[in-house]
Amino acid sequence: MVIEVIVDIPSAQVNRTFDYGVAEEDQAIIQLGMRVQVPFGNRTLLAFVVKIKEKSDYSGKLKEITGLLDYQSYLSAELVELSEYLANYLHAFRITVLQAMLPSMLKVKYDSVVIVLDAVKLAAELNVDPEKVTSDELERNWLENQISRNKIQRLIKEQLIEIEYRIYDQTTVRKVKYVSPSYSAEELQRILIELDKRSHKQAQLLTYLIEQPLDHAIELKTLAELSNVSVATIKNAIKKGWMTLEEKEEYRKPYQVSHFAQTEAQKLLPMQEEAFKEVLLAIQHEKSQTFLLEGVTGSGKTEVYLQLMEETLKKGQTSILLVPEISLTPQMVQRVIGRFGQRVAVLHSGLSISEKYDEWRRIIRGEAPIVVGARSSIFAPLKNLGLIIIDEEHETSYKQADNPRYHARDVAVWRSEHHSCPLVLGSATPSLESRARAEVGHYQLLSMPERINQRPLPPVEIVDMTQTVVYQQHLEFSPLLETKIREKIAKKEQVVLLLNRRGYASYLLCRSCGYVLQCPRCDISLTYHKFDHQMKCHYCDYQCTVPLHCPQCDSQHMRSQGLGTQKVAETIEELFPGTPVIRMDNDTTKRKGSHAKLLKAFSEQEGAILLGTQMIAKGLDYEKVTLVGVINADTGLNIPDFRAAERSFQLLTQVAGRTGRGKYSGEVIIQTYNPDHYVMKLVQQHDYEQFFYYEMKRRHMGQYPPYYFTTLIRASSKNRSKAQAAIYQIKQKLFQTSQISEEEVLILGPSVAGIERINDYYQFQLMLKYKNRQVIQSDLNQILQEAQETLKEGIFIQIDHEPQYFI
DNA sequence: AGCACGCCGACT
DNA sequence: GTCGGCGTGCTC
Repeated sequence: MVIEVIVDIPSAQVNRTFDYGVAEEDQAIIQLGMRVQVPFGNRTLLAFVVKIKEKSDYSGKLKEITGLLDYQSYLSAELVELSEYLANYLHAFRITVLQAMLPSMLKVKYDSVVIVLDAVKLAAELNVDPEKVTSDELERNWLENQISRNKIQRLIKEQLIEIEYRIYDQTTVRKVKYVSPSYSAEELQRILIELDKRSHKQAQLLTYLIEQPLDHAIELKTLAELSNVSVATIKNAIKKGWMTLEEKEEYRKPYQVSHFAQTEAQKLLPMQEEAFKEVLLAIQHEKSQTFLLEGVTGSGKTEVYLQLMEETLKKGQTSILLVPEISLTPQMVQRVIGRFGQRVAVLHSGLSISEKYDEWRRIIRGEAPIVVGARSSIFAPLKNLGLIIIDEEHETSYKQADNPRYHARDVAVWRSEHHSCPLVLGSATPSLESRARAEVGHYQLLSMPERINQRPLPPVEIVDMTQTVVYQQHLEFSPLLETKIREKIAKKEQVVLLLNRRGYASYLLCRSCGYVLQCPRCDISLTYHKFDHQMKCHYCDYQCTVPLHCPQCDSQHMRSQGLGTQKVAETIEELFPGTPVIRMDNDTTKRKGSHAKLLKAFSEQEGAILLGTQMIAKGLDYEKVTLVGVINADTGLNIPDFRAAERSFQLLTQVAGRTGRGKYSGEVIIQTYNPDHYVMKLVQQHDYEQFFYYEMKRRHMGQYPPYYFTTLIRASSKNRSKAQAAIYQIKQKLFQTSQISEEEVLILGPSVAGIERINDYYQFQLMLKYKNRQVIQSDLNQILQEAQETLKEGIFIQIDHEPQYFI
């Protein structure tokens, strides 16, 4: 048996398979996707099995794998196949894709130690006390500090030492100790009688066991509590043979299923029923069809999802529900677990790496046929997939910003084809890309234009801030918003306030000379974080304390500029003293579980204000919220990105949907400096469809997506001119080597990236716009290949299909 | 990514 | 002569 593996090195030169032999005794265990240990050069590496075959074409001498890391593969054959497709499609290394598919606990650590073969000779060679080298292993670093690399090589040749490369598996399994009595009650009674009179703790334990006979194993800790003896006493009893110990493997469960109230399927309204039936048909006929479920906020999309998943389960199939990270709130998780109980595995960034690993294992073992999670859950190793749902499909977080730069939607399409199952994309404000595909019939459009229980969408009031600022002391609040908040609080109702920080952050400005504090490694200003009183760069990990003097003019008049939630919270405190304010932003939700805690605090307080950034716009469903205020609606509108309007529209629509969901009616106030902007007008009218058509016209004129596909090619280097030369070279090659014409592919650039320097790397880029994806794919592969060969070190090339941000 | 190998200038 | 620098090419 020969296997093909991908080794654990993310580099172009080894981004291909290598063949290895397998020892007789391992052959029965080997599976696709398994992690194995292979000798590679003179090192030992982790590798993934991607093919099993009879014999190799390799002309050299095959090596054998030296170990197995798993007894069962964590990746299905399907995912191994998918990794090949994705690596090729994304121009990413295959190993990077494979790693992205797995929970991070399956990553291994490497180290190397020096094995001392002849301590006496080695000590003489190093001129040290033989004591110092007598231990069998030496730290390699220590030895390298003592002598040169050449000398180490000689010592290896002379067989005084050898270097051993090791890999460490990080996976751990939680074991829980269970005990049961080894004897019957009568026998225990006899032991008790013969017991030394001084052992009263032992006697106490025995008495307990006699009085409360156990018919099954019980957790050791529980027994200790019940019998009121220490764990040590029980361990002693085990040693004496009175009791038997067994260790049972247990999952680290992030959610206690019993804490969730069971929910029943609700009767669907005709509008929901219609959408449900369409998808159900595809489930029954095992059709790999994509649906776009366009339903206004509060139209009951989640209930449709749940019932479709129920149908999939009934058919003996599995399903995935993807939600954006920030809307993976307890509220959402609660609804799914409440319906399906332990059959649900939940995956998101709030879990510890071991919890994630355990959830993953439950999926692999077929114990959890339903997976709910953020982006990477699209790789859940479910067999027999019957349905994939992507909620809030327009969310940019479905696109991974770093390698591998995959979009969960693309992966979902691939898997839905592989399994012949439907894919449902749901949103109140679909991305233009998806909505356009529905327009041409590529996706099937299902629409739910009304809210359940006949609630109207809340009235939206646009406040022209250019008119109000003049006589207002607190710039953040217009008189109307202030009055309305006061009114709601008096009625013990709740208020949600959105501080739109998209493309907006507070920076440090010198009031004397106008200097703005910059990151020394990137061409961007540092952001002020009041939470830990630090200046931070959002592009590299640079941070520093707030300077007292201006670095340029030495003036002491440094001031933070910009609107933060902290600052607004202070204003609220002044305007509405005594009102509980819950702040939700990156700073206050950093700690694990704090998101849930803050929401709980908000829901439990009457007349409270929830103040937050984007993250409050999604998924919140509290009926007492009767007012939504947007403090600064247009900060995201003016950034130089063709999607700026789309994102603003989506955000404002989403947040407006947080009110008027229950028996109380709600209202929305949007403060803006651009009251006549079409985004504001259409948000006010809750008219996504009109927004879609209007925005499509603009995209058509500007030759932007969805009329064109886009690909960003970026060259970066610490050496500015090298990066610049590289990008010119790539553009030239694009024209020379390919059969693409200038009409087919529009090339913008080369240009300096929006932020020229990030982490000391200068960035230059090309933007490609084209209509036919096939044409560009092979060309890009070739160009990347050649670029890697000719450009050599110090230059990095990135290719990003459909980038979400253009900075 | 490492690491060997090989070529070259520099020095006990 | 040998040491250590770096460019080149390979890893089943």
